[in-house]
Amino acid sequence: MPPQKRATRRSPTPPRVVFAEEETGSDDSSSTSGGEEEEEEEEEVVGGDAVTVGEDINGGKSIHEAPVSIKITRRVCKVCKGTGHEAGFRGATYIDCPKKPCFLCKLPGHTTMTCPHRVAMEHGVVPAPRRHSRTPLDYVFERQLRPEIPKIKPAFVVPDQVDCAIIKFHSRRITCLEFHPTKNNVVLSGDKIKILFDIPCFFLLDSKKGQLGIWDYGMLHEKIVYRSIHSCILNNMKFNPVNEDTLFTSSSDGTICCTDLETGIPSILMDLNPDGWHGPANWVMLYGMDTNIERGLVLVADNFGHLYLVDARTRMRSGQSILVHKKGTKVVGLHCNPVHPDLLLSCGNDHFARIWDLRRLEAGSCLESLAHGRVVNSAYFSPLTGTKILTTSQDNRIRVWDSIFGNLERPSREVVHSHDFNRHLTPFKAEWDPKDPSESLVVIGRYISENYNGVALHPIDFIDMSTGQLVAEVMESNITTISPVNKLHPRDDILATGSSRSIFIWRPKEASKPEEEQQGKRFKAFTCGKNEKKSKGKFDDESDDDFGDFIRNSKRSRALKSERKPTQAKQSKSRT
DNA sequence: ATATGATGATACC
DNA sequence: TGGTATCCCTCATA
Repeated sequence: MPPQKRATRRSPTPPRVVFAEEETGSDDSSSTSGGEEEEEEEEEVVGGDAVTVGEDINGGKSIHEAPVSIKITRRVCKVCKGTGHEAGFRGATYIDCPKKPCFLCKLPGHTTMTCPHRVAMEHGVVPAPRRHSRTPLDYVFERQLRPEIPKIKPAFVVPDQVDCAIIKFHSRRITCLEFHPTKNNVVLSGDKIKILFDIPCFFLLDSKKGQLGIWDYGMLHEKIVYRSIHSCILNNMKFNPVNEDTLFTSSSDGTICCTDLETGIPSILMDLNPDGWHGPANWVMLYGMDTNIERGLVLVADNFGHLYLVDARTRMRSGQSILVHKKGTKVVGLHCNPVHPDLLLSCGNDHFARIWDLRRLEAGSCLESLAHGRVVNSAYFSPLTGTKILTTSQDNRIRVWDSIFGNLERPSREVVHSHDFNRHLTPFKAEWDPKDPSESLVVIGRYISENYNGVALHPIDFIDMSTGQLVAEVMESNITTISPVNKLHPRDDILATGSSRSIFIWRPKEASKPEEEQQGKRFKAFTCGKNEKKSKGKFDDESDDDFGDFIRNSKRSRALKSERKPTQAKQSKSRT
């Protein structure tokens, strides 16, 4: 029906009517939530009196002579701009645009609501192919390493309850987390572990500084922030393997720093922008980093595809930089094999992960190139034997290669999992559980949300990569932000999560206590940074509120408010 | 309540 | 090959 007719019906003695048609993306679909279909077109009379579109309403000398303006807003899908449907949140449930490929598995024909991977993560997981060829190294592996691997797979321990948290610790999102390599053993309390993480800052050169935060979560209030280690976002950190009181960090300012954790005084190991800013084509940014204790090296990679080796002691570059990924593309990850020190794994924006031999390192000399559908966010050797490879790619798949000595043409398994790239989020990285003797348990945050009792939450997933099964999805109703950074403790059953600017420490639920008691348990949370701008240089005294101000303005409160029907407590979640 | 903005990969010319 | 328009479940703040 043409809109004119309906408009005329509304005003029997019509003044001059001007139509202003406007397409709205309806960003806030939660305000119209409730499940009832909205009318596709809405009409509203702008102002009570007659006005003309385009005329200055306020300046209106002629306000009484002006005709009525009717604004017609045609509701269009904000994703595809089509009509007849709308993408966005309805309460805590996200409705996908049906015209786009599935947001989870990227295949057309269905949405995430009906995607088979959403129901069962292991759907479509290809079993590991049987290997027909064996190399001498395979026999070495069987004889020397296999006996150390227990035959019976132990039950996975999942830290699924928040123990403590620092809210808004950093001024920008967290990019990485690291546990202290030994501190929990050295200190007698047995509880004294340090967490180091960093924050990015803006990419502007003389703007804010890359920060380094240290938190002793055994002593909840003890935390330090070092603010002037880098001038740009801090991308990576590694403890110095020969001196654990010092830490290496790499940054988009093009430097590697070695920082003394007691004093916070950094010393520059390498500076790739010694002459300052000469345009984006010349500014080097460092992303991937790892240490090689056997060779005394720090390895870093830049945004132009190059790898650099630096002698940690003499601070001299070891040889020239080597092109390890497509020229001009970012190398985002480096990992040295924990068992075979000469093997290096790199990954980058050219959609490849590559295995290198440090003894024969030159452009194009990689041992293997592992192809991916999109950018590879991370690539890690398995932590105990170093024989498996785990990668996270922006094509929403986690891949595992079961043996670096086998056929690497195809991954042994691919698991579809939602961890899309979003420029506002730290890229997701699937991380091994360093304590799992079977080297199959992996932790990674989830991008898409699930409706849990009327609250949209983004769980942290524990996946058994040997089967593709989702072992656990961990969430907390107060954490409504996405948690892209996750690290499992090397010795304890502890998970550290970086979500936006906050850090959470998770421990397993106590098996002896009843479930209800544990659910009701509140954890200690400390807020930081509320008044950070007012008192530069150090943190304010923290208030001991559990989560009060964290909940405010959160998606949770929005979801709860907009929920038209009363929340059905037993509804649990939409996923079955 | 709603608007705004920070900013990386990619597709396409 | 380079420049730019586009982006889809962000998040915090004004």
